[in-house]
Amino acid sequence: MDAMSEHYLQYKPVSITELIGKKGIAQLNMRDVPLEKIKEYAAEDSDITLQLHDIFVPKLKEQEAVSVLEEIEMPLVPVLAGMEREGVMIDKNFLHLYSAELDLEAKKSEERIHTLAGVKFNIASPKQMGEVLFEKLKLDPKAKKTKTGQYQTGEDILSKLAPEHEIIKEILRYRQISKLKSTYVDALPTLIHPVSGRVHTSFNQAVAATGRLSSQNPNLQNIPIRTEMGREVRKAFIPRNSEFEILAADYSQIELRIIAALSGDEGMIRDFKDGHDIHTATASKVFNVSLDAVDKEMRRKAKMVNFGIIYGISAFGLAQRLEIPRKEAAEIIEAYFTQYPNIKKYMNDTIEGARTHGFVQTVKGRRRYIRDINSRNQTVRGFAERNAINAPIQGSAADMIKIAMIAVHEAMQKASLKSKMILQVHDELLFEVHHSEKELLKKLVIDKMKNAIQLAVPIEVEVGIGANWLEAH
DNA sequence: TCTCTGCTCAC
DNA sequence: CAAGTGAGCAGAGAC
Repeated sequence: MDAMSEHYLQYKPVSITELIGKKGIAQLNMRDVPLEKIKEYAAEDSDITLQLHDIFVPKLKEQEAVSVLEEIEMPLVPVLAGMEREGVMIDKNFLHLYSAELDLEAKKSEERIHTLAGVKFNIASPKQMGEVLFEKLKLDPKAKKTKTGQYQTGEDILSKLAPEHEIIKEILRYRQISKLKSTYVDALPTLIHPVSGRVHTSFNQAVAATGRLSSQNPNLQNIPIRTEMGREVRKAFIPRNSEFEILAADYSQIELRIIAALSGDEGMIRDFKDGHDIHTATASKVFNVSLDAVDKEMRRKAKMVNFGIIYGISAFGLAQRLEIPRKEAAEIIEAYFTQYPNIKKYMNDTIEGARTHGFVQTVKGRRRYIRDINSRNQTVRGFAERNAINAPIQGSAADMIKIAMIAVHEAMQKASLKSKMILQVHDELLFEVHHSEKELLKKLVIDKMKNAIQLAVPIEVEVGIGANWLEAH
């Protein structure tokens, strides 16, 4: 950052109350506050230090918990502050052109929907949408309602009705277009800082219950990638000038690797050590066929089960997502646990631990307190149990990337690189890389990400470089 | 103007 | 009852 731009972001004067606040440090927009101020306040006032501890770890006594604050969260503050201040360059012209394109598509789509429905209505209103689909067109006599008495018209519901009427596909397409336009294509350019010319997000360090970061105003952790139309938005994330490119580094299957390591399941650890595609390896085991004999459908099902395991699975939930009978889903889950017995044991042990201690923890001792784990209400207890299973996995992944970020930042400073770390998206780090530093930074990032935490499974990191965020993948 | 709801985007 | 963690948008209704 040059001498003039050093001052471009206004420092907002903050009182101690404002700084810490009732909601904790999460409300702090770090790009507006010099780090020295935060440190000053914390050092001066033991009460503040205590509050900081309270924010990050509910109980101070335990050794491991304190280290999460001292060894991860506090060192991470200047790293995040730097990323927020740096911001990211957005191609405004590109988004304006794309907006006009989407606008045209939306208008055409709107007209088709009104014609197909035989009535004009507000497509963006779920209430009106439900009435048109289920009362006028009578697409589903057994249509489900929400707790407020409206018809459900979510994507999963509508997808199943697609064969019933041509209008469904068009509605989903319309929804996609308007989501892209309102949330990303039109919103991002308005958030460009007038002086820096870049978009500055805020990373919340103490919002997510698992230890993940969150990003707001704008949220740069949910930029579309899944669909072709959405993916276009990523082309607007560009380097500052022609001397730089975008470098993206992703952990591969980090949460599954972590559950393999935490559970000590030898079969799954072996799958990762052998370097096979994990979902194919799982399909091979669950459906009892050779790796070569795994077809697309088998892999798709295995992938769903692997995700389900991380989230705390039920036969009902899997059946619904795979659109298969519940019995078949139950059989797949049973086969899974037979093949990976220690995963099952790990899940039971984790829930048992939560019942005994009232919390679960990550590899670095980050805790999540599970209040409802002994509830007599089955639904409430079920949620608590899924939280208990998921938190150590998601949280350990958060520990790992946070530690990597601190190490990468330190190494980049030591080497006085021109390149900058600009975003974190849970299992991915994004950089603006100078042409002269491409190979150096690539090696550095892979090294620090792979070696952040030693586990019993190999950790893989994929790196790409390109002219924008999309091309960097 | 504020708050809640439903929906949809990401990992 | 029924898959974890977030954020933002438009509609709808309360104030």
